[in-house]
Amino acid sequence: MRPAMPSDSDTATLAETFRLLGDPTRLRILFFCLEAPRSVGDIAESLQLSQSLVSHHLRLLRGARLVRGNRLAKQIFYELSDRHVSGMLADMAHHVNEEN
Amino acid sequence: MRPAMPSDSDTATLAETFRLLGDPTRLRILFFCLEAPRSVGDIAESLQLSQSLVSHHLRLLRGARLVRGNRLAKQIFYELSDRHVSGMLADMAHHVNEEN
DNA sequence: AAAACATATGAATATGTATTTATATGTTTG
DNA sequence: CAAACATATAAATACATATTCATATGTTTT
Repeated sequence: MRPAMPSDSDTATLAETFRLLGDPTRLRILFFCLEAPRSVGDIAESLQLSQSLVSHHLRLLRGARLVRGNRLAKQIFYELSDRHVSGMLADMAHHVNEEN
Repeated sequence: MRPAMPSDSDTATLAETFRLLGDPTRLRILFFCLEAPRSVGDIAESLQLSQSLVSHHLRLLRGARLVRGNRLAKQIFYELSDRHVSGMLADMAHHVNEEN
């Protein structure tokens, strides 16, 4: 039996994850951190975003445990913390542009 | 080489898809139509939503080609039209609840 | 301990969007 | 062709949220 419909509660949980992935700025941050752990400053500079904006988005991603930060000296390096989401993002990026 | 970061344009496209998946009501509709093609009325009744609301959401999903409708007599049956998204949704539903 | 640095937080604002209510469109059956 | 039916659209509203600007927190150097 392949398609078992998730409960409303599980669906809500998933929707919350997708909602967070659904903002272009956040998604850019995630893809950038998918390649390697990145400091907040690096993210801001590389993606041409204000430090504040990056920090705000990271907070949301942290709150959903999509991302985790490790301090190294002065900087905090963020990386993706959910394997399924990481894999799914890589897969989606790989298949984008395919006409169904 | 596994992780190739998508272009900003592709990232925006993906974000738009995720944004649409990021609403609980829409996601419930999608999971319901993932099991089998469903008429608008069936969706509304089964998920306890107004016909108007269902129609509005279906319009957005149609606009992004995530869903496609086929008319059969009086009713229009909607089904998912993107294989990758369908597979990804099934996979996500399967792995939800796992503590990474 | 003070200064410098990197990151986080708060308030304000502007824009987006989900839902409802009312009505329209279009297909089908009598 | 008219009546009935299923779906779609429009306008209004209430709420969420992305971004900016200003400032705070906390860690690390000197």
